[in-house]
Amino acid sequence: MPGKNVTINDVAAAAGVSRQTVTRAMNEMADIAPATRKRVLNAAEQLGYRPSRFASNLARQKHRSIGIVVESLRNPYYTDLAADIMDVATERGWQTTIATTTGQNVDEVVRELAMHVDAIVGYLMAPDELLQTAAPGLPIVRIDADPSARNTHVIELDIAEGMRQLIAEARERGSRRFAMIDCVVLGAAQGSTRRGLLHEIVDLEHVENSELTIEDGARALIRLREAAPAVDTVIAFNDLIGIGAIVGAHQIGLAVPGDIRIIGIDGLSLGEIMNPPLSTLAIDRPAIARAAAELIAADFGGTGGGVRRVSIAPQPVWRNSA
Amino acid sequence: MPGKNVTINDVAAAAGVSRQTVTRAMNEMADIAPATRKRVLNAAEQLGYRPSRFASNLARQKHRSIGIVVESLRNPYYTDLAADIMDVATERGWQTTIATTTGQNVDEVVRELAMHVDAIVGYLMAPDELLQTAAPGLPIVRIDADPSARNTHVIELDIAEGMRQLIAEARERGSRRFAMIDCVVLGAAQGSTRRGLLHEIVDLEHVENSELTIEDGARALIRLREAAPAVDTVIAFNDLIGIGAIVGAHQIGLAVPGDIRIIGIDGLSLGEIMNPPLSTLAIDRPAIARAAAELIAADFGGTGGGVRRVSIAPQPVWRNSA
DNA sequence: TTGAAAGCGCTAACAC
DNA sequence: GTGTTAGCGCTTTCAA
Repeated sequence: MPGKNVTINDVAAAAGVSRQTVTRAMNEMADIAPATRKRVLNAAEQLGYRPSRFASNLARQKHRSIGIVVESLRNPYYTDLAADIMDVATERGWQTTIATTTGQNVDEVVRELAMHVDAIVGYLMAPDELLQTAAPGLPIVRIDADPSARNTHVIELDIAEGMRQLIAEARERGSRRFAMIDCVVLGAAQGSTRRGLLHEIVDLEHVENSELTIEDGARALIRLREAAPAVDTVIAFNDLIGIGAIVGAHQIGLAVPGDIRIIGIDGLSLGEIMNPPLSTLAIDRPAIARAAAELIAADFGGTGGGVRRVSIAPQPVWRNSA
Repeated sequence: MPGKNVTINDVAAAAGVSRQTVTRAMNEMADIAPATRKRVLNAAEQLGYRPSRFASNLARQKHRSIGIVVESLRNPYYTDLAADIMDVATERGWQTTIATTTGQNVDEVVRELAMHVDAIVGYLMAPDELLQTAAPGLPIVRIDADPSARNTHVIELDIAEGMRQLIAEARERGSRRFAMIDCVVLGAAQGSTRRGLLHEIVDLEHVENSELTIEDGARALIRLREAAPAVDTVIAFNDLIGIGAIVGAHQIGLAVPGDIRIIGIDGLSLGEIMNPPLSTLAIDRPAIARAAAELIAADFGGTGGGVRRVSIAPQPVWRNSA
């Protein structure tokens, strides 16, 4: 393993050829004699040569790479989403980089990511201008963000509309008295946006708070049951907490949905492995991924013409927990 | 190269300054008059200028970015692992790119990834030389791969040793008659490596096969129970299938661990949300991540000195399913 | 505080 | 087949 900084020139010199010939050998191009090729490759290996990706990309002038920003890869919603976005990106021949924001400033993550990608998509909870400064000129698609943004595309999730449907259908299925297990993720003093929306749609008899873990979801349901025993249907902030709620219900001997109905939000595939499987307001992640890809593709192609807004409405998925 | 092709020269011209001054403004460097700075920034915004990351990285001559290769982001084992690797990478100031291999040739994925990163770590099931060709000179760390590799680092998972412990402890806890739900992921005709190892350690009375899903794990357990009703302990190929097995056991009215004990392999946090929580042979992912980071750091620093091999032994984790 | 010159390492186009 | 010539777009001296 010889020293660092071996360049194409060193290889060319060692093999007694021109740089161009080295390029041809390394990139498996045509128009090169097998013998020359072999000699070059040998020299390259001898010297421990590694092409600079920056130089080569710079000269090549073509690359498409997008960055996905999520809070954490330990949250199945985000990994599901990342996987869906990767799928569409791969289809289009784009490389993807994933960055997580846990414990970091969103704008710093974006600034760093901007050095490596040609567009960014993800959950970016930061002021619009800040993002613009962190990644000047970079196409940015924000999911579930303030739709009034003027510098970034936004994919709105019309949770309100989905919730209206959810509650209506829940009523048809027999739900009468509702409560919520909320999760205050972003330090909103009063409660989450989802809680606010629910409040407008249905009379919540009780609201319990939970951390974003299965375990705490279970504890929250137990507290909730003590505080409001007459409630027959619990809406969880998301599926993770909903799954926790099912676990919690079982812990205190409640039948689901017999004694208590539980509904999540997100539509994680994870919910399907529960017993009973978790009913949920499912967010259409593949649709998000497709929309993001189209917005970015338009910017890549120069067809963009300013920021756009797309709205995607979640759909109730009735499994067996409600 | 998204959008147009506004370069630093265009901005310099528009602002009536030199390129270097543009650099100073864009990179928030010192030695620039506030007024000049503002003028440059304005021009840049007007033109929609975005610095080329390749040119800047090329000129800057410093960058640290690693690629993580896993089969899929829909498999919680891989996302857990990716998250652990990202954590150590972020600590060291390395950018990370994730690539998945589902439906693609590993060597092509590596070749593409090599254009974007300075080192690669992951599950790379491809011949050693092929990888070397795909990413000449790039530090590569392979997890759970053939330890005889001569061109890549290998982090061995000493599953055999872990399994010996697992079986010994299971016996102490009352297990007597063993079976396995295997998963043939890589087209091995006879069965998986894990199955082979188990065979050497314990007398398997039956082996059932499953796809890599919860649902099929459940079906497999039901088939297994019909074929070998006397078996008291089932080892699953991994936790995902183990979770499925618990679901399947419940479906046919079996108590776990009363009627049948179920043990997974991997140590996914996911196993904890089951009822009963899944006992498992846990793979120490943070240890893998740390080892990988050290191997790569050594190569980055030139302290490498040839490929190395590290061995990490899984540990039984007894929860409640066995 | 600013600018001019000199690369960074590679590849495309065109000669030979 | 192979080499030569020109950049790719940016940053880093170092001089002004």
